[in-house]
Amino acid sequence: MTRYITTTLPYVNADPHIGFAVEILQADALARGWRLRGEEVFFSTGTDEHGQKILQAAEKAGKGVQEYVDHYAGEVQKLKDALALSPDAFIRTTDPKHIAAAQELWRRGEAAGDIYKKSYTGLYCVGCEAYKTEKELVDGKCTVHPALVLEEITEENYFFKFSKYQQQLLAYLAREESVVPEWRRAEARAFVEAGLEDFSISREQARLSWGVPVPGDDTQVMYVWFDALTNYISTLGWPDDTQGNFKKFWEEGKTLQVAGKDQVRFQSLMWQAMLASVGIKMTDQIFYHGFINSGGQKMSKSVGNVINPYDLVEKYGTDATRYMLLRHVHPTEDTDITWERLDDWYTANLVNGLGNLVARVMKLAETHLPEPVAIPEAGAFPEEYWRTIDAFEFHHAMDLVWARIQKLDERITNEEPFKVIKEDAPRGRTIIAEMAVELYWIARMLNPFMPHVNEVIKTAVKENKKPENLFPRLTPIA
RNA sequence: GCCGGGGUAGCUCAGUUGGUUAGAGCACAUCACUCAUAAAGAUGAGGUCGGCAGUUCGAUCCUGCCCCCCGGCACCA
Repeated sequence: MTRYITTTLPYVNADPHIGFAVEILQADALARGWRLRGEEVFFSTGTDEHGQKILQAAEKAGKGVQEYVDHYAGEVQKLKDALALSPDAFIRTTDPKHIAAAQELWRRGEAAGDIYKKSYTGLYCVGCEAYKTEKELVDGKCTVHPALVLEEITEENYFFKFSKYQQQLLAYLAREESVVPEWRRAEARAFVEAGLEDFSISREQARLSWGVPVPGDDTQVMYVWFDALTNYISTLGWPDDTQGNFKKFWEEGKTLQVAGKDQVRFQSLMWQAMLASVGIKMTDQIFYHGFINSGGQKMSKSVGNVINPYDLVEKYGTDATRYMLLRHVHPTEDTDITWERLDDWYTANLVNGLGNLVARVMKLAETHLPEPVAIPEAGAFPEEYWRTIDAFEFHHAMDLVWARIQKLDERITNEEPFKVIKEDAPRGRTIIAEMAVELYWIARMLNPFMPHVNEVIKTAVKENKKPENLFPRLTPIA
C-alpha cells in the first residue's frame, strides 16, 4: 500500500512553534515507521505564505514581503535538519505551481456551480487594513488601534456553497476512520448537523493585495485558506500530475493529514467539501493532536514561557528532543511542558535509562566478546508495536521500548554477567551476547522515533564497540 | 446555556473497551557497589482511581445526579 502523509502548513509570520514541531514529528514518526514496515510513503509539509497579516508583518519589519516570507520559510525548513525530518516534499504556497493549482481548483469549483458572488458586510479596521471579527474586538474596538472607529463595509465577494455538502459530509463522517480521535469526529458531526452556511472565499484586491488572484476577476483575491488548503494536492503535482504522484499517492494511496485540534472545521469539513466539489477523493483520515502549554498557561511572549523547538535541540540534541515530544506529549490531549519536566525526562529516561544501558552492555561486549554478535534478521516486530503506531499512540509505542530497556537492566543486575565471566567464561560470553542482541532489537524499535540513536546503537553492536556517550549528563546549575 | 475534554500515589502524568497484586518518572527508604555517563542499577513503601447513588456475581472503568478545572460554540488560520 502507498501512503500519503501531510501536516498543516505553518503561517510564516513568526518563528516555528513547538506545537508545529510536535505535529511534524508525529507525521515524521509515522512516515519512518511505515517505511520501516516496507510501505511506500510520500510525506509532505511546507509553509502558508499569503494573506494580509503577512504583508503587514513584513511592512512592520521593514522588509519586502517576498524577502520576509523567504526568511521565515527558511526558518521552517531548518527544522528538517534540527529535528531530523524525512519529508519528500516541501511546498510553499507562493510557488508558481501551487498558485496555478489553487486557481485551477477555483475554476473547477466554479464550473461545478459552487462558487458565486454575494455581498459581505464586516467591520473593517483601517489601521490593520483588515476585517475584524466580533471575537477579536474588545469593547467594540480593535485591540491594536483602539482609537480608530471600525467601519462597517460591504463588498462583493465570492462564496463557496458549503451548505450543499451537508449530506456528503455526514456520510464522510460516518466512517470511523475519517477523524481521530473519535470524539473530534462527534464534534465535527454536531457542527454539520447544526446546519452549514456558505463561506466567503475572496476579498477585494484593494484590501487584500498579497494573495492568489481569482481567475477571471482581477479585482478579487483568494482568501488565504482557500489557497492554502490546496497545498495538499498541489504538492503532489495536481492537476497536471506529470510525475504521477497525485494518482499514486492521493487517488490510489491511503491519505492522512495531521493537524492541530483547532483545525477540525477547516480540514475535515471545508477542505473535504472543496474536494467533493471538484470530484476529488476526500482525505481518508485526519488525525488531530492536542496543544502544548507551559506552566499551566498558553505559551506567549508576554507571559515569557515560550519554549521553541530550537531551544530544545540546542539543550538536549535532536534525538532527545524527538523522544520527549513524541513520548511525553500526549497524542490527542493537551500537554504541559516546563524546563523542569524536560530535564527530568532527559536525565531519567535517556541519560540513566537508554544511554547508560548502552554503555554498560557495550562495555561488557567490547571487553569480553572476541567478535561481534550475529545480527538478528530484519522484520518480526511485535504486533503491539505496529498497532500502537497505526493508532497514533506514539507514547505507547515507546513505552514498549522502555519496558525492554528496564528488563535488560534488571537482567544485568540479576545475572551479573560481569561476575559470571570470571568464573565461567563461556557462559558469561553467552549472556553478554544475548544482551547485545537484545540491545540491537531495542535500537531497531527506536528507528521511527530516534533515527540517529538507532544508527549509533546498531553500528556499535555490529562493530562490537562501545560508542561515545549518547546523552551527556546535564550540568547542574549551582 | 449547549457540546466536548479532564479530575488516578506527596509532585508531574500514563492506563483500565468491568475481573485475581491500578503503572512510570521525580521525591522517600533499603540493598548492592564487582559492568556502566564522579553517576547510573535493583528492591520497597506510598493510591477508598473527584463525590453520592444505581446496574452487575464483580466498577476506577458502564448509567444517573452533583462538585471543581479547561476548551469550543464558523470566515484569525
